[in-house]
Amino acid sequence: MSYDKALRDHYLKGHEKYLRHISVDCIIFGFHDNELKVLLLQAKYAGLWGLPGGFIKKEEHMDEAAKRILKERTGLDEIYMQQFYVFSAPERSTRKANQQFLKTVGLKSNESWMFERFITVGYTALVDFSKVEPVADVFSTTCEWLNIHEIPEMLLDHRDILNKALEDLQLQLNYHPVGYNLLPEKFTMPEIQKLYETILDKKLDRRNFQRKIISTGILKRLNETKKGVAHKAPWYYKFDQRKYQKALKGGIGFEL
Amino acid sequence: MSYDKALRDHYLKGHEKYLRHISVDCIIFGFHDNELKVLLLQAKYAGLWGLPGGFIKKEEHMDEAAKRILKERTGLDEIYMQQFYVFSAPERSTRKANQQFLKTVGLKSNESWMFERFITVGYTALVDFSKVEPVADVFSTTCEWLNIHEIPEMLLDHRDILNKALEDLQLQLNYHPVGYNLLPEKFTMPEIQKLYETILDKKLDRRNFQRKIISTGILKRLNETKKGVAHKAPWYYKFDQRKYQKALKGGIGFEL
DNA sequence: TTGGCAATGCGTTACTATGACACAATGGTA
DNA sequence: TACCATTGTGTCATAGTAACGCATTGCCAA
Repeated sequence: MSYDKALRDHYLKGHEKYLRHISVDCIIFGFHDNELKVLLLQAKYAGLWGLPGGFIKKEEHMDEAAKRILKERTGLDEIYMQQFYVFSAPERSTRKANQQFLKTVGLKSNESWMFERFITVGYTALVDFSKVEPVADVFSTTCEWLNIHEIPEMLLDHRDILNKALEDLQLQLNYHPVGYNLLPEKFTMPEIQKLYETILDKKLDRRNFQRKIISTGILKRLNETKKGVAHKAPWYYKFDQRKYQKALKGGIGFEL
Repeated sequence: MSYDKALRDHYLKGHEKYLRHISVDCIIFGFHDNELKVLLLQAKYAGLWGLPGGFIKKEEHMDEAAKRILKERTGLDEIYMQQFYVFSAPERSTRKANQQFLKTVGLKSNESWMFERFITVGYTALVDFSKVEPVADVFSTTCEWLNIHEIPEMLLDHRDILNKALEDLQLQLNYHPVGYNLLPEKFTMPEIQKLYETILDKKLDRRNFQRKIISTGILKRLNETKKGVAHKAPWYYKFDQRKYQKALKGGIGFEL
């Protein structure tokens, strides 16, 4: 089946497979070069950037849909995701972004479920940057990591969704441990501190940070220091899986 | 139009007016006789209790739908509501509860959008018990306040939804002021304390509670004490609207 | 009329958490 | 080999919290 045929099929018959009016958008965060990144897609024709999203199959749990979408774009599996907000303004799914498709695929706007109104549920995921192999979807030319502070114009209300996700992530930081998926297996204290500073977008005191993160008990110090660095070599740490998972569920008081 | 005709119409043609597959359920909390109450409906035929819910009109914001539903059941307007979670298990909307309708209204299950799968968004509202005049909807026999600790068997997954709403409310308590809609205009310190104790389901120290709630600045002490009570008369307080609203947006640190 | 009493208002103390900062240890580099 | 940026550990003042004491109030019973 040719590319355009597949796309046309999706526009004309997708509603036989998916629920109408509901979509899922994923905000996939990663950490690299001391910067917080988001995985975005560049839309064909319009050229604007958008969040990786998709639809819910007729007999599929919404959480599963989110995980499926994550896997399709990143190859990753078994990642902790959570919904954070529903975006439901009736004017949010403007037809504008779809105009180019109309011409290309040769459809009228009243022929396809894709031009109906959509309410979307936002999901966040924190993933290991190095393990992701970005794959674009049929609506997009590329799938790339973008620096959270250098996001160009985005589709529809995706910018609002992203902002809300960031707020949510910053709040989460006080209650849930963060880092297991964002950091490599072994990491140093300055590295995890930089992660927290990047997410919260503010400087933290080195010594107070160490005291607090240690006191949560989710870290184990390895008997190994980082090699080949100038100045004093920092210890390597890794997460204590048992306590990390416990803290994920029970929560940790952790105000920064 | 007769009652059954209207109902039949809703089942057969409701999808022309509302979005398919999406519903909204409201968890409406009130406070009375030192007890936390929830407004529930008793379903016809099945007899089970359910949350006040409804659907989203094709060009309506979901928040507006929730407010409309609240108003229809309580008569109240301008109430602060917020979404807290989306319930999306494919098996959640069982057809079982609708079986009785089938017989009564004379429909086959494949004839109506109402028998399709629904994903529902939960909204919470805190309202003034004394100002509510419960009105049942077309699917229900009565609409009543039920004590949060004495809830009988509920429809579908409504029990799970209610539990999640309670958890959410308890968390909210630490960040947002609560009480403006739940308490009468004038109230005493023991009364607002009892409210907090009821929601959190635990005893709080009288003196520490007073110190903290005062320190938030959201209360104004009136120059008036409660009359006709045995023992020492407590002062009346009311909320400082300006600071209350500010705390609603900005949040207050308030761990109990 | 008056003293008891239960509830409220106000205060104290010990402890813990937090923010700000000092100083010693380390190990590559000039 | 001395330097020095960076890390590891510790200190201190302060704020916030939990636990509890005591005086005050005002109805009620004797």
